[in-house]
Amino acid sequence: MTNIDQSNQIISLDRISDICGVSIGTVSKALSGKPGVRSTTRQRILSVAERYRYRPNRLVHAIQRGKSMTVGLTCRNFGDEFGGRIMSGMLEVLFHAKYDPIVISWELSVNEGVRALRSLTERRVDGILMFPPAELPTDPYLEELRIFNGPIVVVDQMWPGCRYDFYGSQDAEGADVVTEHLIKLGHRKIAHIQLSNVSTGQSRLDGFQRAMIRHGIAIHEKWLPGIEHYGSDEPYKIARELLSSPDRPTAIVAFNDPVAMQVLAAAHDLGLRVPQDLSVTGFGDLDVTRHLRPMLTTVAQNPMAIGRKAAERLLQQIEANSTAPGHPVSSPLQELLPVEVIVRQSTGPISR
Amino acid sequence: MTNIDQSNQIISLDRISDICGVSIGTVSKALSGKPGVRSTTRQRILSVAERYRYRPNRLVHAIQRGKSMTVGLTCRNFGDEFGGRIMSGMLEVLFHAKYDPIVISWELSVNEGVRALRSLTERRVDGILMFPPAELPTDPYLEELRIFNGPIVVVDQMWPGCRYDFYGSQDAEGADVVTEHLIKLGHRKIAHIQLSNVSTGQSRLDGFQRAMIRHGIAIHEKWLPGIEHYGSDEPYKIARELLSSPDRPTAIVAFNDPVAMQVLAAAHDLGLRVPQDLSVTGFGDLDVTRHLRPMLTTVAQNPMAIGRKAAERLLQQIEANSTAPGHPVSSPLQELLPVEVIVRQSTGPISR
DNA sequence: TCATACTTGGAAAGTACTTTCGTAAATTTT
DNA sequence: AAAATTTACGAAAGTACTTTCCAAGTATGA
Repeated sequence: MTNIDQSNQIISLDRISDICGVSIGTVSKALSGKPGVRSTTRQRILSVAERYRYRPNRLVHAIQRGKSMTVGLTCRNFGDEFGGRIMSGMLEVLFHAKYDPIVISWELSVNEGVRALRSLTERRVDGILMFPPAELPTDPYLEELRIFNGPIVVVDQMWPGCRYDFYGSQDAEGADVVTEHLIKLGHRKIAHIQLSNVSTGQSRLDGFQRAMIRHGIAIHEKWLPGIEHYGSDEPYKIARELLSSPDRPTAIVAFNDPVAMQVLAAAHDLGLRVPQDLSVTGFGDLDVTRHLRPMLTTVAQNPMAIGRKAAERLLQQIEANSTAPGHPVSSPLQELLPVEVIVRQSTGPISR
Repeated sequence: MTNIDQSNQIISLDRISDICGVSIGTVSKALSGKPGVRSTTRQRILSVAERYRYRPNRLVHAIQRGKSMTVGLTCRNFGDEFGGRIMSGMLEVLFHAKYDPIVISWELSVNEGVRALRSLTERRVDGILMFPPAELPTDPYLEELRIFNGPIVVVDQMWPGCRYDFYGSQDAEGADVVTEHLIKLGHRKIAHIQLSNVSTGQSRLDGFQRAMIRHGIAIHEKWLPGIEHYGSDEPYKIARELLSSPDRPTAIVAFNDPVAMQVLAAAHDLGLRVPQDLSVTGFGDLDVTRHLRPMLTTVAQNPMAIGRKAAERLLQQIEANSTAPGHPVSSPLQELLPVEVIVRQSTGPISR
């Protein structure tokens, strides 16, 4: 046996053709099941390939076909349950379509982010699934995104002037309905802790205000505090300040479940009982809402479906792009998936 | 201008050489800053490359150098805060070393998992960072892992017979010390909710038992319930059953913070006050521990450092592998990062 | 036995580069 | 102005394949 080099390199067609005494072309045909190879020859090649653990080099396929079967995934942070579910949905669809994700993170400076994105272009990913950062994408970033000329699908968060396909949640409706839920319970002094500078924050604020205005309830500017840095304990401080005032709100609509959790902590620390003294709502319906006491009234989103739909759409676009190149100038699609208010223990009728 | 084809394909060296009227080789040298090109020619090529937004094809580099500058990342699930931090640490190191991660998920059947892993081999990733699943890897999986002959580094969770480099936490020590903390507070009736079938679960159980035995405290089998399916509400049910008994434990050492959170919920639902009636400890020191009321006494791990160290080690191995091929048969490294008990409000002296 | 048809395998081109080597052109020296 | 030296550029090979086309080789029918 001439197995000099079975050390640690993966064997190539070249080596197999040497070992079997046939040409590279024949080995290729044999392994890919193409006709034109005698069955005895094919068997011989197959068994050698098996013995030497041949694995085709997909980088070569990628170059030849002009299609890498990879997609870029720009993801905010990994520890986030909501974002994690979106990614799970994406990965499920990608996997079954035999695409692999190259992941880049937003936990980078602007320059680094641009480099990461450029890397996706240089690796010739067939498309990009974009989970935008809490901050707006910067100009150099958007420019690099334009240079990448494959399809792009954005999820969860938009930015002004974004011309890409988008999948998100009915944030405004969710905030509207959950606010209405509080109003129907008799609440009038309702605060909303919003997330500044992002589209979901703006939409939820809009929905909140819509419900308040519809019911003719005054909106106090001081009861619309905004979180500047997501991921800190700012929500706790904001809630504590809101609730420390003698004229405190009787209900708080929090931007999302993690924020609501910090509101619950602040209420607890101030000796306020939920829901007797204060009603609290979240957004997202994460697992945590069911493990908190009181269990959290919240707006259920469907992050898995967002991820799945976004990935499916991206694959469609890739398909369309490769069969008929040249931009398929259909105007960007925007789908907002329905949400549902889940009433649990953290909201109750107002008590005076 | 002969820009017939600037439609949507990224321009190639070939096209640039056409446009500039020089050979491909010259373009290559000009763009990569190699000598042997007149500065006027270089400028001309550079400006054309800039105008047409040239981006080198890294797939070609990968084939030529036999090094793809990618690593595989097998990750359990994305929504998990602990896992997310490990991944953040990994990504940080990989990014700065100009490696990109191809992520595959464990939320797959056995066959699918093997296919995902095979895909990594076929894409010629230079190494694999492995965050093992809650279940043990199956034989076909381990076999596919062997076929991939680059370096592999495992984090957090081991499996029997694993011969790869490993970075984890001092699970046994953490459980030991936090149990001792409870014992010093006067507790004798201490239960441990363990996670069955995984190495961290076993280590924490070992540590728990070590502390108990050292202090001559009897260990009741019924107070060592195991979670079979991580990610469900099984911990809640287990805690509720433990605490419903007339002869209930006065302290519970939970496998980790999410489990401890469910224990707190069960205690709350049974009218038990924490820490007056029951002390609870977690493991991990996730953000959630600070937002719970009472705040959770826990064992702080350092997942970012685990991720960083694992990635650094992997890159070392890749480097060593490419300079001196043939397995560097050093016996596998195992580093367990220190942990620290963080005492908060969920543990207190026993009250009778 | 010879012509025809079919089967089998090989050579070569193409993918997007890098790198080496050789040669022509430009520049400097005599 | 001719020779020597330096510089600039191109041709070609190599990377690991797929695919097409072509030339043998084999089997079949007259």
